[in-house]
Amino acid sequence: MLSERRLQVLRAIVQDYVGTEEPVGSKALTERHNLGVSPATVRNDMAALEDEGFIAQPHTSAGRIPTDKGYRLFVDKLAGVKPMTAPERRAIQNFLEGAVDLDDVVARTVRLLAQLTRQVAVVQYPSLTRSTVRHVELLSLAPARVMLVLITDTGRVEQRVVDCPAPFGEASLADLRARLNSRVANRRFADVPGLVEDLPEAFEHEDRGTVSTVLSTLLETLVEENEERLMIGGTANLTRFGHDFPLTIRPVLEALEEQVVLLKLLGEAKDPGVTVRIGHENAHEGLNSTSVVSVGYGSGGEAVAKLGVVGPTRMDYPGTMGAVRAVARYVGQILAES
Amino acid sequence: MLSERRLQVLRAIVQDYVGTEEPVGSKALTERHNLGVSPATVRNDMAALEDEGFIAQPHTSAGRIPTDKGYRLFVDKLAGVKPMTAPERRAIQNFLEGAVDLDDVVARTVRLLAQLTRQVAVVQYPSLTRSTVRHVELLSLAPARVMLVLITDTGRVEQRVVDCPAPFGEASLADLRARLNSRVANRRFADVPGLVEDLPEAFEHEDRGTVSTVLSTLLETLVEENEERLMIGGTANLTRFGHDFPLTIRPVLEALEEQVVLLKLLGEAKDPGVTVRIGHENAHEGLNSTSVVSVGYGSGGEAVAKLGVVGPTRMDYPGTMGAVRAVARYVGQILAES
DNA sequence: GCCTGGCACTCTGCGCGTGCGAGTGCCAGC
DNA sequence: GCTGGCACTCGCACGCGCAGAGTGCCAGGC
Repeated sequence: MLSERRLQVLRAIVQDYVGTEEPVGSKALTERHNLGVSPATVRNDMAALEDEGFIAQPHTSAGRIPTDKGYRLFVDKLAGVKPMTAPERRAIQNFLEGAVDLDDVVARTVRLLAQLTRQVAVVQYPSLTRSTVRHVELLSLAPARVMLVLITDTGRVEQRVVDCPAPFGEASLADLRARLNSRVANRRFADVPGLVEDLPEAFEHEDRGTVSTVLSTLLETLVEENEERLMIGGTANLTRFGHDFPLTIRPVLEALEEQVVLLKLLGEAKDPGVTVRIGHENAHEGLNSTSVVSVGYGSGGEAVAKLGVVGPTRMDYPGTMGAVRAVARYVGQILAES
Repeated sequence: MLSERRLQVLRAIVQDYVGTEEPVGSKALTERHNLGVSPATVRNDMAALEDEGFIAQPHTSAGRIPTDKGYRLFVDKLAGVKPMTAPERRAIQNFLEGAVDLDDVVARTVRLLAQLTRQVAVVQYPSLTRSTVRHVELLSLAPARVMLVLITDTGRVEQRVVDCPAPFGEASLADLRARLNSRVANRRFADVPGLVEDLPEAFEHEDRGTVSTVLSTLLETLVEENEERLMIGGTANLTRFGHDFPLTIRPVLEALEEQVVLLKLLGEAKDPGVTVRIGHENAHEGLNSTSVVSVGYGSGGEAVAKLGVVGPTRMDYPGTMGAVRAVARYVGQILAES
């Protein structure tokens, strides 16, 4: 077990390194943090910390930098979440309140997160399967063509065009619309399949094929993987990454383009609170030198989606975690209101 | 006026520089293009081209690179648009055909463009004002709360929640819905304001306030600047930019985050065909070392939005223009079908 | 008059050696 | 167990020289 002072030394190293972006030496440490001991003592502690794998030297006779393991310890034990100040909270609220629709909420959230944390922000659209149905609309485009529009309680809208096997009259359409809505309105999307199963039976034989087709399109829309949309922003912040650019930034940009990767990344975080994945803890190779700070958000008590930021492992964890948590909270509020 | 051979020399310089990314010298030129003259002659031509401002030397005793003016001449006079090959065209079509909704079409288009051109792709959502109305839907959320959903012929959906000044019955709502649709369905969005002006008069006095509120929200939705959404992709391709990274890439990423800037960029192109803006021709400073190749696309003969790519001024113009044009054509087809 | 080969000149990039400074590890003493 | 001192190790910035690429110009030839 590490002594209290050694933990303090680790904390100091992390803080200084995050601040200066340069390996930190024993002398600088004692000067900037009054640890009450001499550089020589700190050197011994550092040697111990290095043995344990919490810090490393980029090369002999350079200062130390934290390893992923070191950051992990720092996040878990040595640092809290830095709450936002009152003015910051007000600014967040003001900024989000001007949003006119869901796209706008998400877009503003991304910008806000990117600005607050000065990192790359990722916001997932509220998930369909975890939302509830507000309304299902059916529009006749042509005799055998129907547009299906789904509206969720979070304001998300999905639409699909359905080609019907047979012409479908306005009356039948109105009937289906009414029945469908009476069954699924205000129910969770996840429950919809069970609720509509027997619907075709209520219709004339000639319409059953069409009803089934519409329903199966509806169900497809719900389960489809690409239901999970997301928006990213603040990629310009990647340029503050390091001095050894192309090599570092490239794989990150590539990973960010792969929505699937990002969704998995956010999805993995099961913790109800803020989750931090550091460096190699991220499954995707391109993100091995980044950390991901994410959290769920939702209109009620329950999370309907996630949001977070991607930044260098050398980031201000307490501040970032605070910002991410605060933004998630306010986005939840905004969604609940609309 | 420049002699025919000098133009050929310029063309050769552009082609070689685009290929190698290195300043091209007189000797290399004569070796790779059979101009039928000696390096010394080419040197004279180069000196002339430099006097005219078409090419420049990064430093004394280096090869020449084209200037913006040189690229401009190349694009206007010396190069055509390289058409896609048949397999490429098939690939584009196949890739786009799998799309399920408008978001998906746009997302696929961005990916496709980025892959084909190996540059940053930008696709604008079909504009509202230039589209036609397919349907307007009104949903009652609460006695004095209505959700307004707009669906365009291009598949785009917009929704707004309207707080009404007074409770609004289901019957009135249905009435408004019917009147609204009979007036505006299949009309161009731009014409909507004139078509609904006198609608409130058809209603009972107590409902007029609500009707006006709903209508004004509808009109707001149409004119709002943020109606102009867009999607970008392929930012990872920026890493192929140059060797002097951070300085080049940073402002570009920043510019790309500013949707307003991008929209203006695409908007400026008035030409019905493919438009190319080279280097300093772009108003935005951050994009002074990039070129933008854009073109309008639409479901009918008319352009409803633009798409294009952003890349280094040193790009393969004929190929890029061909790809952009081809993609626009197929996206138009897909939109027309759905 | 235009093209050509030759020649001197200029400049960048690269490899190399050097000195400096930061930082370490270890040890003897308190 | 902490401290001051000391020798040691590297990385980095700097200066130098050299090779190579490319130019401009000139005198001669078609």
